[in-house]
Amino acid sequence: MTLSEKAYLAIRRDIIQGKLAAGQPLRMADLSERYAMGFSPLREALSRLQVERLVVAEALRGFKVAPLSVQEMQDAIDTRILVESDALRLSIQHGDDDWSAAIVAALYALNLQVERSIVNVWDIEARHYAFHRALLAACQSPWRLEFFERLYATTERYRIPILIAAGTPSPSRRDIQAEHSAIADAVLAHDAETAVRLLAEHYTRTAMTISARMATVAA
Amino acid sequence: MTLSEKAYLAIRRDIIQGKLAAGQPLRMADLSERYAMGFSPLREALSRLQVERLVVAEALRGFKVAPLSVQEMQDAIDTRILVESDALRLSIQHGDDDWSAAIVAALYALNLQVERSIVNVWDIEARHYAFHRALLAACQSPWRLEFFERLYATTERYRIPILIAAGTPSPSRRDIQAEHSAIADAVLAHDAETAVRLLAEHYTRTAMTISARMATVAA
DNA sequence: AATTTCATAATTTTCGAAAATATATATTGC
DNA sequence: GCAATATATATTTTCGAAAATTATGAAATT
Repeated sequence: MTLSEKAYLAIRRDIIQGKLAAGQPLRMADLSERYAMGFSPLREALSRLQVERLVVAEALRGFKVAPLSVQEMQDAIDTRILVESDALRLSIQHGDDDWSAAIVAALYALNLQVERSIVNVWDIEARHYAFHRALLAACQSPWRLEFFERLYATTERYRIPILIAAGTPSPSRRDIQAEHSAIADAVLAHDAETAVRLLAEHYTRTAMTISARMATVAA
Repeated sequence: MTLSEKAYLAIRRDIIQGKLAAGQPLRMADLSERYAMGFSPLREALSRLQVERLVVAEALRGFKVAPLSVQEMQDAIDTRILVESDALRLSIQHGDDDWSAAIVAALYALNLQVERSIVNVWDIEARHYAFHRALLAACQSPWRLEFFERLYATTERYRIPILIAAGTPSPSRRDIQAEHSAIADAVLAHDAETAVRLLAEHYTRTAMTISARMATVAA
């Protein structure tokens, strides 16, 4: 793997995980020290992240981490519902037994990790992504999957603080595991309408939780 | 504007216009001579285009122009219909008088250029883009607009040979101007269902035309 | 006191060469 | 002759420094 690729993955991860804070300027000298490489691979990575909207660039003034806003979050989740509802219908239509089995496996692995420790947010997060990806895997549409990935990464930045807060004493009022199971059940039963409705509700709840949290934090 | 930005726009244009052929390897030395700049800005541009799927990269084997395929074209147009139908509904819902006026202006300017000369494909193309962009401009969803732009660029690559062929004696059996007018009429009348239906038909016809053409060229 | 001007410093952007890797060609052994 | 190996060439990737630009702060001016 090239340094450019490593830089891309590392910076992407650090932005999504909030280690590089929203709005923070990304100075070449700092990045060069932090990731132990020269400017060239770093700038290539930042160029890619700019297209993904995780990074904002201004000519001759360098790069900064893209800011967060309730508006963007709401837009991203609305668009996710649009794209993923359609992709899920297609996936249910085209999916074979391997696809179904992969969903069962992904959900099982996710639940294992959730019960094991709420502390290790990143292992849970990876499996959460894998579950949602598995649902859409059979949609046969590279472009819809591309947009799913783009929006998943965008919204992940907003969900992280909530996941971390979930590790604190205050228990979430949502039973996310039950939501995931219900979605999986509907999908495996090839009940597209129910599956799409539950998925949309799942995301709408997430949007409301994030929105409420951002309002309190900002106040 | 930085060289990196210029390189991005120039290479993007040349790929969409087919001056850089599908599948063609993009050697740094060649590009450096062609665009009269060093490797750094070129690689940054290629990194961005890679995310946009106009360029394909393989580690340590460089970049090449993304290949074309009927499958990708069909997927891109299907996804366009999904995203743009929704964006158009939102746009009709939120659009004000300025938005309506901008659509009328864009359509008028497009028709002027079409009647003026079918030869100058790129001026027509710029106005064609502007018209479709104007329809969605009021949707209030940066992400949907982002995806529109991404898919527009992708499908433009496929439409170009057809536009160029339209300049030859054989006249198109489609009346594209009438299709555009009908869409604009429905949009301006705030008849969302008709507008969405006509837009989808517009794109479906385009997909069929391209598909037929690609089949004959391949044969 | 506020604004402008100018020099200095910090930073981004770009280049040209070096390092790393892949591809092509020649050579050897069977 | 053909496969395997070694050598040479071509190409990508990366670095470190130079060039270009912006930001900072002090001095001068209104």
